[in-house]
Amino acid sequence: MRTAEKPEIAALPLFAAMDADQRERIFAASFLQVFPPSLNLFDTGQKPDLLHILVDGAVELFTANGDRTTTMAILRPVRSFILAAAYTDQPYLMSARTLSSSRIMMIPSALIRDAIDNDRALMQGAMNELSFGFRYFRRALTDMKLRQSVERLGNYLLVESDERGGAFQFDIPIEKRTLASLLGMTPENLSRAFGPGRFRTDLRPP
Amino acid sequence: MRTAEKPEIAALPLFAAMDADQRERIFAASFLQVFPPSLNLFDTGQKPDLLHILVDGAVELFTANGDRTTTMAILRPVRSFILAAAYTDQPYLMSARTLSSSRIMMIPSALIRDAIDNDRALMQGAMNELSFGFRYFRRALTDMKLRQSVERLGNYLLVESDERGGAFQFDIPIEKRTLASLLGMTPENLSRAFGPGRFRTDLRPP
DNA sequence: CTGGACATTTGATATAAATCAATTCTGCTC
DNA sequence: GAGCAGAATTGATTTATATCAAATGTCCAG
Repeated sequence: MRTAEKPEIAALPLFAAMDADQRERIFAASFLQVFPPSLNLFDTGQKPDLLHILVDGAVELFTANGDRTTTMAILRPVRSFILAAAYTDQPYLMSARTLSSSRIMMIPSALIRDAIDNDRALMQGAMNELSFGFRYFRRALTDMKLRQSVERLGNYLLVESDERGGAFQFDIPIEKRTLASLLGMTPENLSRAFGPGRFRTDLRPP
Repeated sequence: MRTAEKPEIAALPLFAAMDADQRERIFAASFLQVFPPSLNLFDTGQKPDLLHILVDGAVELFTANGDRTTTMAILRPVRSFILAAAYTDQPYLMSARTLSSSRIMMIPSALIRDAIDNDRALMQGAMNELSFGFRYFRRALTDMKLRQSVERLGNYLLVESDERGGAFQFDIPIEKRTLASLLGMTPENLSRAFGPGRFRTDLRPP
């Protein structure tokens, strides 16, 4: 990794509090690379050689089962991914691709395992990342089991709005077919869910 | 916790490798209690005062949304639960109840947070528990999104069979309505899924 | 063993969502 | 700006699953 980039990366939540020497050792063996949009980063079943950290851009995690494919999550900076696989050294259960041009840091798994086991601050960061992922999927599972598709869309819009400070209007940051897959529905069904009679449109900013 | 019980609990995967003094301190402040079947252990929204560890019996984790309820997981010994909530000190996102008479160890959250941060072996155990939970829900989400109900039942039966060494016959350890809820379907639909024409019945042990 | 509470099954029907097919829209290249 | 590829929409239909209702089965207390 280049020297110029190090301070920026060192400031990331995951690394901020950790021991400087330990961090330097990790950085020395890591890569920071820019990937073009729509590039596959890894596939299900592969051995987790590298822990990925999304620094800039957007990444989609997806899974296939037979001939069907579904979007599991859309990642925004700064987020690590496949930490569970990297830490337990089990094969990936998801594939990943870039949605837009993305800057991604990659740390050899063996190194991060070791560092987590030896650095308390990093370990706490890792626990928090894992907890976040756990809660995200738990929530998504409830969403899928307890709500029907229009409700899932409504919920998604509310969450996105919240993340923008309760905005009344915003651009949906992903393509509709990706959104449909994320919400566990077909593009046709999503299109109809956006249609008339589904949501109140008489709520306007003051 | 009673002295007689300590050696057994100390041998649990989560505690086995940890520092003996640290462990003694945790045990001194913890409870080991037997609960009757069908007892609610805690509810969604509560503050996670206690980390729970199922030592014996069976526990159901479930979530409600409005007037609907769904089973998130059935836990078997030995498994900790709500570690993510306890560690990050955020409210429970699931409720828990015993299915059968269950022995459960309860550790004050503040204590376990502290211990995890200070004991490497315990921390590794916690990371493994969290990783397990993460992967479990990720898998359940895929199952829900990519398979239809009969396939989910088939998958469940295969997994249960595997856990019994590939048994051709076994008792399903939970009530059918609980299984239906776990698989994200109605009891009626589950009943039909078991019906004729759904599974091959000409596969018999040699 | 009998009655009753509750779980499960079975049947009829309604609803949500997927699928198939065609059309319109959008952004882009030449 | 014409032409084109991919995205999104719209419409018609099918399929999976939920819902409602009733019948049957199972377990247990007395």
